[in-house]
Amino acid sequence: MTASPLSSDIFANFFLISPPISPNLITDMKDYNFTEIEKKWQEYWEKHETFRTADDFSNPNKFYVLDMYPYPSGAGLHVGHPEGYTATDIVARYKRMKGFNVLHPMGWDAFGLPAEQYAIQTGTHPAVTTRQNCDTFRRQIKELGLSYDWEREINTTDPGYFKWTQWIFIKLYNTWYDQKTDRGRDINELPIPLDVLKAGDEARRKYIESKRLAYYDDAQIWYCPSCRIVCANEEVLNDGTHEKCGNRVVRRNLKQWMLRIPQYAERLLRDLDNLDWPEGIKEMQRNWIGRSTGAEVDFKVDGKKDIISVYTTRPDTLFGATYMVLAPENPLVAIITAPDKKKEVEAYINASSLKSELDRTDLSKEKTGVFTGAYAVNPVNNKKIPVWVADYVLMGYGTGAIMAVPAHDDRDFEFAKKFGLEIRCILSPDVTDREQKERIIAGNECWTGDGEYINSSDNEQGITLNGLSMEKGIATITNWIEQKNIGIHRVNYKLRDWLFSRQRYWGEPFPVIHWDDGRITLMDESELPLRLPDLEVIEPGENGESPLANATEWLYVTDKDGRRGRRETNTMPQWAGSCWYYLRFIDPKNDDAIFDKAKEKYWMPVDLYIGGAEHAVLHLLYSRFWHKVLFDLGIVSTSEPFLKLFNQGMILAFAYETPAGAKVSSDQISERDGKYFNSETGEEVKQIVAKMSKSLKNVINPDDVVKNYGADSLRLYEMFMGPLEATKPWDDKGVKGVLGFLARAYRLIASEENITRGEEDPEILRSLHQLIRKATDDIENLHFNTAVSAMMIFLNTVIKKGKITHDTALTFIKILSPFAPHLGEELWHLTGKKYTIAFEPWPQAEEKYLRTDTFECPVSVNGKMRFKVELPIDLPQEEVKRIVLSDERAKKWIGTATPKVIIVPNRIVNIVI
RNA sequence: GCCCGGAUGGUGGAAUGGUAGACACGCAGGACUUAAAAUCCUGUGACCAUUGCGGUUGUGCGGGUUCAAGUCCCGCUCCGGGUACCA
Repeated sequence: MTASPLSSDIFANFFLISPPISPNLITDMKDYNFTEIEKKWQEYWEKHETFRTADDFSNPNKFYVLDMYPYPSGAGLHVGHPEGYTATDIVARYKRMKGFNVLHPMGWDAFGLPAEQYAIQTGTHPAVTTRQNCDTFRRQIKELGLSYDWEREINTTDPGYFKWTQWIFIKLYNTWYDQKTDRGRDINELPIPLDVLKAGDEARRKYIESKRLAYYDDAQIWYCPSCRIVCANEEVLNDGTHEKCGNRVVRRNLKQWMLRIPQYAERLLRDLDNLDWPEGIKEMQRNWIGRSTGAEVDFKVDGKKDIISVYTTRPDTLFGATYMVLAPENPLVAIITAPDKKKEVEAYINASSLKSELDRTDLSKEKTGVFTGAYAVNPVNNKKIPVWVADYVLMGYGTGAIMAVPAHDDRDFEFAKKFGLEIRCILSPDVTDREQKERIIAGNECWTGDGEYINSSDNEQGITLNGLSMEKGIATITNWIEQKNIGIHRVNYKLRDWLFSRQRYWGEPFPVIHWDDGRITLMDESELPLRLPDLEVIEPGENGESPLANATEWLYVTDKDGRRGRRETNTMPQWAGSCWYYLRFIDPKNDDAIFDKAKEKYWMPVDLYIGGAEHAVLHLLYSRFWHKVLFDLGIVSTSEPFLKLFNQGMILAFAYETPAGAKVSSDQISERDGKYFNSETGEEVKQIVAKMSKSLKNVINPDDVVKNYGADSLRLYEMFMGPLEATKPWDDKGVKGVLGFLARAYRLIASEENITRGEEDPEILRSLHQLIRKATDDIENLHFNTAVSAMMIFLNTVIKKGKITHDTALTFIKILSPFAPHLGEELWHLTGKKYTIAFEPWPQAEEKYLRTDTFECPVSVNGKMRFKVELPIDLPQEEVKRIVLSDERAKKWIGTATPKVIIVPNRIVNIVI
């Protein structure tokens, strides 16, 4: 311990009045010297490998508790990170004390765009930046005293790691989804239909390609000219800008790797039911998968052979279909458009394609469209209905064509109104308002709810729905459609193929070679990993290709027959590494297998997974998809990766702005009488709560907090702020509060005169066992804020009494230690223990100490609490009534009335007058 | 628009349908100190009363269920997050 780093308020003042002291004297101080304590125990844990996880299969109680690993950005750790990390750390430490074999690892999601952009700007290789950032993150995380097993640290950019990411890609490529058995299977087991076999090798190859979970094809993609990369749909924001950089994206056609995640849609949806996840997150995933049931119905084009297939969830409204709409991209448009309409239609298609690039999501926009001149025939009544083109119909969903039922669909209604198309009501609405009902039946208002069918029968076709309700109508018409062979019942999903390649350097290279003859082959597993070439200068290739296109030596290959080939220049998206990292922690150094099967069987699934809600859909859905494929292939033993999921809330911070809206740095603020002033100008400023950001000048740096208050205070404060899932503002004053608590605990237990031997005071004993019970329940339920408050209550009780027995102190230290592990170890050590507290058995609450003979019984009159009486526990109700009614204070309220008395045993008495 | 959250003192928050405001911050008063800091003690929802007891009111708004509602039900308002024409 050196004197110089002491910088907390407490010690700054201490040194003002103290003569210079030698370092070894500080350990004798009665004050809580967190800087020294934390350093000491971090070194102890490191030296003794305290948190090294053994693959000890003899302990049947395992617990795998995982954090969402971070992307190590150049900015270093944010105070948001330690929130989730502390929560999992408390659980990990608690479970160890409960005798569980705990797996609690940490690693780095280190591929990513910022390092690449930095490289393009400065010439520093991403590997260098990444290494530095990881070092910073590791140092910062270690200073928080988190009990990770650092032997298991992984890094997605490590060839020893991404070798297996590439390996999984090969598995995906070689897997097809067997609808019959509802699982993914080896591509070699794919049955080839006879007609395909007859058509020759090329047809066979194409057929197989069409079944693989990973495929290479032309895809219309979003391209960000600024980042010079392809973006996934979900990375493009509503206003048509790129999520990462804020610049506009454009549409392009490019050969891309795609993954057929919709094949797993049903299982991804169904298996959500059994997961212990927040209901909101499950709902978001359900919505994202977007399952709907309906029917695909064929409409003939009048006077042509062509057929327009539509998908509808409301086949029951076929009688109300008065026109059809094709998506502008639908190839049928060119075929069916009448010659005299061609110009107009083409102009519309051009305009809408342009619009989609510029402003495709302007919601306030009016619906647009154009008539093709063609008519379709409604199969239920053979009526001719016009076919339009409009961009409110999307090519990517369903069949890219709809039957429009303006009377019962808001969008169709809006469109029909605008273009004067027929609106035919076929469902008499379930409404009591007579005027509204009339409006709907007349086609002047849209009705999407239930009701009774009208105008829905055709004798010639032998179909009637009249009088039925919606549910029966759908069933009836679907049967009829199938019998008539004009359509089929169909399930549809919003979930689409996953665009799985990026035009970047800093990502996993695909183990793929494109040969001159047009064939594609994948590298053999034995040749992995395919490393990234060591480019001197990283800059995008021509035509938006990845920088890898510049790596000539790496790029071109020749096989043993002299055939020339070119490696895939795309790399995998950042999701790739994070899709399976939880599996690698199980056996991170295995070079012969992705992991040892026995280890996987022992450790999986992840018992508790904590991270931010921003990954609610994508990361968690992609991971589940990969996991299910691996499960089908027999590589993992569980069908789901994450048993229990919990989302921590965001930590915000106060920020200050002047009346003009200018932001004032938080350290320039002084407070007077609940008002805030700029201490330099004296101007009054407004306090707001906002996300931490450089522009608001309200970023809290964890390093500063650790320096000023200690890691234990940081941990404890983040847990004490409020519920883990809540969004909450950071307040430095609150950190001071928990520091005060830790210092009081230290002063109490570190002073021998406070510690007694022998019998404990019964009140303290009861308080202690209340604490044990509360803390245990709260940790199990992740209610850390109330667990901390329970510890404070206990300590307040003890401090009032002034003394504590040695045994009570030991129990309290145990409970404190998962929350404030450095102080826990220190106090444990001060009570004479020679070993770490990390594996001491967790205390058990005992009923006998919790019981009391009497209790303060609140008595309310007409539901309003009026006074309390001391009553024996379990007193017969008649006795309770007698005592309560005879109380002077009760008489005052009752007067002469005869009251009714409700007694909730050992809880409350309510007198009703 | 739709979906999901949320609204409790000056502040962060606590509360199996059963004493609203635990715990903490802040603030006020006191002790210690030459003084301050730190520490310790006391008080602290609002309003009325205050010599003592005490009383009224109170969990975004309006209704309801109940002996009893922050908690359950119905109808709103506002705030936050997600999402974007999915037929």
